Amino acid sequence: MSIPTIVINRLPVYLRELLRLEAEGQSVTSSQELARRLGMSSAQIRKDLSHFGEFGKQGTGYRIDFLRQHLQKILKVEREWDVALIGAGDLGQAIAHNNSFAARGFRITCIFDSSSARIGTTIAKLVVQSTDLLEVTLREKNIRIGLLAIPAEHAQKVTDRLVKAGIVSILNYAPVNLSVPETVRVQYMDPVIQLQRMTYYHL
Amino acid sequence: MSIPTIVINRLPVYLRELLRLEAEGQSVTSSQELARRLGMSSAQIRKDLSHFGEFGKQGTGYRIDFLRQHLQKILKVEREWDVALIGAGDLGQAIAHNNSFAARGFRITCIFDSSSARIGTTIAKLVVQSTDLLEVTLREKNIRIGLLAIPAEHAQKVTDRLVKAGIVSILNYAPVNLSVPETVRVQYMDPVIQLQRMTYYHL
DNA sequence: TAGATTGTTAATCGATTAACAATC
DNA sequence: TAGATTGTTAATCGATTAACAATC
Repeated sequence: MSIPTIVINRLPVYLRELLRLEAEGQSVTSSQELARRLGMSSAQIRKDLSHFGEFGKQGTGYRIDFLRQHLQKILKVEREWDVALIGAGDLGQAIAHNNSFAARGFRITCIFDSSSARIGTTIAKLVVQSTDLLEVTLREKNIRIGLLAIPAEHAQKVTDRLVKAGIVSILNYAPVNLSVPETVRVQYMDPVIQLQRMTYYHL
Repeated sequence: MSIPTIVINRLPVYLRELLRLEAEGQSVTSSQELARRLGMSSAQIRKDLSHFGEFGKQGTGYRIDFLRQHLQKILKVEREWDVALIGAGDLGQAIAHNNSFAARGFRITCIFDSSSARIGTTIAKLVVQSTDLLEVTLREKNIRIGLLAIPAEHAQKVTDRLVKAGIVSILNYAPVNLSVPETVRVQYMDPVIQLQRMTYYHL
């Protein structure tokens, strides 16, 4: 009935590759070409897309702009999203300065930190706010997405506050598993975990 | 015969949680406790571990230090790894300053950049080298792991050079899919992809 | 002993793939 | 028309789960 998560997880990868093909000036592609470029099977791409409708033409493949637009609608990224950044340390600052977020539709519109040394400073044109203002500001701005860039020790209790403040998607840069209600999604960004997934295969 | 990748991918998450439990002063745990903390089923944890041996005791569970050590051996992270960082821009600098790598066994030992403005500067006690020296330095230091933090446009051609220079694991921060031989592993760090995996579920 | 938890089996569930009719 | 590629089906393959004997 509902679309498997594993399928949803691949859609952004398809979307990114379509944008790349467009940037390269191509206007049509095929499941075969996409599969080759992404290192997967063409059957899987066609199967994944078939969950959402018919986007291609027999014999010719897919119009890139058409498929891209549909994927953006499906993923709800045809719009812009306001996101909150929690943590203004080294990592938080790097995130705030990374213009890839805004370039791809995720606008960092507020930054929070608990250290008085950082509150009131300006990072990427935003004044760092006290975490005391978390709930008020998130509700006021109706923000649903949080980027969590604080030490692991504080991650769970800040997460609980984010959830209470109406956040439903958390991108967690802290190297710790978070407990959230079923209505809330968490994705993890831990580079060391990723490295450890590869060293297993070293001789 | 060989262990499924999906199992290998979960082991670092188990390891991270075991380290956390140790830090909290606990010395014994169970598949149930781990499962609850990680939001998964206890059967899956036991099944995953059973690929590698018998680490627990009926009735009491797992000694944390014992299981942690075994997971570290299995993942080959009981040792330290030297890694190369390619890219000394904002992102590269943030990576270089992130002490979580060294704290968890991945030592960044050289940094490369192609911009003459950055070559020769010092970041996190390392002098930025010209990418011209990539092959020579990696061979000399026998480095197998690369962190790729350069613009998407250059990622594939630098990847090809890394592979030729003997790199077998790449953590790719550039928002682009990489083509590599089967002997080489790539993991991706693209925060926007992660965000797009969550917006689908928003109302 | 009684209670708890492992490691493992078999069943269930879900994902991937190969193949092909439809059709551009 | 001939060639190419889709969307879909059915078969295969793989992963997860429930259940429980073994045993600490």
